[in-house]
Amino acid sequence: MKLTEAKNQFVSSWGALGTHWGINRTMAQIHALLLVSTNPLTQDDVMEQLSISRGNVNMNIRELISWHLVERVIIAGERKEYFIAEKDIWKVATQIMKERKKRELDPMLKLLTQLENVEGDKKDKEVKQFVEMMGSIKTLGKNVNKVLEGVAKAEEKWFVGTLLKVLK
Amino acid sequence: MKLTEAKNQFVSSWGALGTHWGINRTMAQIHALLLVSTNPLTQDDVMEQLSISRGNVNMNIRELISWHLVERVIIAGERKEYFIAEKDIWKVATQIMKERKKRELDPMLKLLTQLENVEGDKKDKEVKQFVEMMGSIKTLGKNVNKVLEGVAKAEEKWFVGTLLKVLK
DNA sequence: CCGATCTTTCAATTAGTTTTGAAACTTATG
DNA sequence: CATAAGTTTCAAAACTAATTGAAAGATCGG
Repeated sequence: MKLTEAKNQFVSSWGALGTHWGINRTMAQIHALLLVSTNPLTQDDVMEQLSISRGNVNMNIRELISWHLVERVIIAGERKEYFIAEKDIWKVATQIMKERKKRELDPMLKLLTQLENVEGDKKDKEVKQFVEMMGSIKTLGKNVNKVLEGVAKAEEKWFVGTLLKVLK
Repeated sequence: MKLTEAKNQFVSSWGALGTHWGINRTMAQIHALLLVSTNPLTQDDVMEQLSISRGNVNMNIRELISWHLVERVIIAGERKEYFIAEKDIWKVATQIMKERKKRELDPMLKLLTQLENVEGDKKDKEVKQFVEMMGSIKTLGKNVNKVLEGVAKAEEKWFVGTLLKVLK
């Protein structure tokens, strides 16, 4: 496979994968494109290479920036804005973890806490089972939360060295 | 909040959450409904409680069964099939992990391995960077794989006890 | 402060996904 | 084996999400 073909393959597969992860296809594709680009790209470059509209590129790049996966760079003497992706994959991964934790896990825990406080006799079997279910989901969520926080703070070396050893 | 209301809230929020996770709303809702149901339910029960069509219930229950999150139970003397959800949340979580690993991570690693073998001079800067990027994503993916395998095999107690301690 | 260049917004459209419902199929029962 | 009870399938319809593109908004240099 030639380099150009391989890059295209990567971009489109990455996009397809993103779909399963609540990330829209185009956002994932733009990210992939920037990941494998040696140089910063402009919005026009992205438009052209992925054959998508200006508005679409703009919205998705902004989203990527809000995830801290992409940043704007100014090139001296150029009017246009350029964009680059964070190339350190460990940083990319921990960044995504942090965002998803904030957007999904935290709200879920909040909900479960509310639902645990359902009215009614705790001796009633129905009520008891419900409260227990909310509690056990919440406990799991909190533990996952701690793991994610731990990993997010950790260095890649520590992850590979210590954590993987503990996990056999 | 009353029990019935709390259950409804749980079912609908769980559905909304599912949406961000590549799981369709109805599948997540059915799962939630079965999770908080004291008794096994029939397809008709689910149809009624969630106001959705027979076909929809059938397809999504089948999908849940293929994820090993729900199982069919036969009740002696009854013609109809009943369904129950796995209530042990740790098992639910590890089961979901296993499925997603199989459906998403494994294919991704396969792709990266192919792309690493791109043609061209490894001294060429473009080629070199691409190969390195594929390699580092692959390494990360393999490590995540190991973590998931470790956690999937582990008991919940071990997870809470040992892993959380290591992570501080 | 003017015009040129570039970026952002958003209503309308298009594409993609989910849901329905009726028909086909399967299985239990008298 | 005929019929009733239950399950599955799938094409069409409904719904949801992504995309476009044109217009409005910024920003820069002179």
